[in-house]
This record gives sequence, C-alpha cells and structure tokens, in this order.
Amino acid sequence: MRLTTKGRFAVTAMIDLGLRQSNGPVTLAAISQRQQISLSYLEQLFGKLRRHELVESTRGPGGGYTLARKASEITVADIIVSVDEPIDATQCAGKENCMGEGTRCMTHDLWASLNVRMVEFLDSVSLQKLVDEQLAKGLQVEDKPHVKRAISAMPVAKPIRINAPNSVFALGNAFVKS
Amino acid sequence: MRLTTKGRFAVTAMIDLGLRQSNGPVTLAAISQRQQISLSYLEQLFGKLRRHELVESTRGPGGGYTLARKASEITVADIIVSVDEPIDATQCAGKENCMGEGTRCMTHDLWASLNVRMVEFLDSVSLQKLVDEQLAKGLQVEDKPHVKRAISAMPVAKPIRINAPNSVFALGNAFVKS
DNA sequence: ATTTACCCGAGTAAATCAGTAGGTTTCTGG
DNA sequence: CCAGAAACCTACTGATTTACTCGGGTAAAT
Repeated sequence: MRLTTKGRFAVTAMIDLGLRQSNGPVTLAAISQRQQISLSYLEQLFGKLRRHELVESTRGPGGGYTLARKASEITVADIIVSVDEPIDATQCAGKENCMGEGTRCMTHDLWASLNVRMVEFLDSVSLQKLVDEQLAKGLQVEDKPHVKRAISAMPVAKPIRINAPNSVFALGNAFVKS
Repeated sequence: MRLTTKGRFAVTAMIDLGLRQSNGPVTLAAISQRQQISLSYLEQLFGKLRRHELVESTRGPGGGYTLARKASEITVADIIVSVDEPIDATQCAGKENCMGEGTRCMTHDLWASLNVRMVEFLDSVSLQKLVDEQLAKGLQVEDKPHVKRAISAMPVAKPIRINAPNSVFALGNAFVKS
C-alpha cells in the first residue's frame, strides 16, 4: 500500500463518477474536463479499476463508466490498491530469518502490522462518504437535460480549456501542504 | 503526505534506534547491518531526521545517533514528513476557482480533508508503540558487553553480508503484499 | 595522530509518474 | 448500413523520484 498522486487522481475520478452516474454512464472525456486529468491517463486508471471490478464499462455512443457496486460498498483502500499495483515483491521471499541469525527480519512483520492499520483506516472510508461530503459542500450536479441531442447539437468541436492539458501547470504532482 | 518505501526505511531505522539507544548512541553502520539498509542512504535519511529535530548526533568514536525526544513523543507522521519533503506545490496556487466556473476545484479541499484524516491517524501512532510491539514479539536487544574493545578486536575487515548491498535482491522497493 | 563516526555534495541506474500518440473494437443514431 | 462516439489497447516519452555509490570532508575521542 503506497500513497501517491496516482491514487488521488483515481479517488477524485471515482468521486466524480459517483456524483453523476445516476443518469447513465459517465464518459472519461467528461471527467477529464471537469477534473483536469488527461484523458489517456484516465483510460489507464480506469482500465485497472475495471479489471479490479470497481467499475463497469459500456461501449459505443452514450456509453461510459458506472460503478460496479454501490458507492457505499467501495472504499478508498479498494481504489488505491487497484491503481497502485502493489508489486508484491516481499524481500526475503516468504522465508523467515532472511538476515543473519540474531535479528530476524524485523522489517517484515513490522511494516506488515503498520500496513494493516493503514489499510484498515482507508478501508473505513467509503466512496459514498466522500460523495456526500462533496454534496454537503454545496456542489451541484447539473442534470444533463435529456442527454441525447444536447451534446451533438453543440457547435464547439474542441472545448476550450482554461488550463490546457499540456500546460506546465496542469496538476502535475501536487501534494497537499502538511 | 505520501507514503512510500522511503518512509518505511526511515520508520524501520527509527524503531531500531528506539530499541537500542538506551545504552548510548547507535551508529548508522550498526543499523545498516541489522536492517539491511545501505549506509549512505541512511546518512541521507538521518540528515533529514536531524534537521527536523527528531534525532541528535554525537560525533567521534563512541558516537552515533540518539532520539531527540522521548519515543512516546515521536509519531510515525513526524518521521514520514521529515524524509518525504512534501514539495508543497499546491495546484491552482492558493487561488480558489482554478478551473472553469461550474465546479470549483473539487480536488483541492477534497484531498485536503482526506489528507488530514491520514495525518491524524499516522500521528496517533507513536514510535514508542512500535518499539513496544517489537519487544512484545520477542525481539531481544543484546546488551552490548562493555562495548569499547569488543568490536575493534574482531579480525573481520568488512562484515560479510548475506545480501550484498549491490545484490539484485538487496531490498530494493519491497512492498508488503496487501 | 589516528581512528571513529558524522557530514555533505555530486552522480547514477532503475523505476515510477503523468501524459502522448495512434491505433482497434464496439455500439448507436440517422 | 454507415459515420461517429466511446471504450480499449499498446507503446513510447520526458521528468521526477528512489535507492543507492563514491569521494571527500569535519568534529571528537583515544
């Protein structure tokens, strides 16, 4: 279990999805625009999320992604382990006294226990909780009005982005202060 | 706050230090051997830990590192933020509506709140707790017998490591499974 | 004076991050 | 049926980070 911006992107995208999936599948393009995450990067992330059965996809026009289970049954831990691919290369592969003889591989069960506590915590935070938090903060989800024609009727070929995806300031690796 | 092996190395080393500092300063060389972490890497980590005033150093023979405060007053969060150097580049630097106009920077306060919860948790785990956990697991700290001459009397020039530091299997980035 | 140990900076191979590029399927509306 | 919308896939890339090594220092004790 490691915790990087990659996991954050995934959590953010999943919240966006949780907020809007009520009226049909949500496209990655839409999430990309709203959350300022590059489309291709989202594709990679959602590929993993799909393989871990957190989301389901429907192809073709009108398609997109929906949550595979209820938001209340998806946890932050689920999302993070899905995209972070733990690379479970345990040092001293399985064996016990991997070091000399005196001290026996403290690192192993030490971090295992701390890790368990971490996962337990992140597992206690459901996606639903985060979605509700956003709604409580006054975020209004626009009802897409009858969907279908509203989009293709728009004359804009490429939507103008305030921060272009190739901008230097486009998110990057942004960590919260403390 | 990000969570990588770097922080784990630091936490592991600090536990080792907490376990043995009762009889004088602990050398990095000793930690290096016990925990299989390269000496130079430890030096870098402890440089940061010292600058963050978590450890104190004494030079010269018989020197080494000691904890700057009681183990009960050092938390896992302290250690991790010390070595991880947050790079506090907040996207949309300080400003509010960094995106279009509808959705106002969800990512920002969203992850901020989740981050706070994370830090709170890691801040609730003290180094003392982890040290006690190790002791409870039956790890015995050998009383170094009068120290002084016991070491330099040993004929071995370079201590033989089971896993040489330049070995392919030497730790590397080892993540715990789940 | 010499040893012990911390201190510091530069450099480096490998991995990861965040994103591009360019394609292929699959489904739908017209 | 056909254009296009969307998911899907593979590969590549520059930048950063990780986990080190190397080579020299400086302070303190014997």
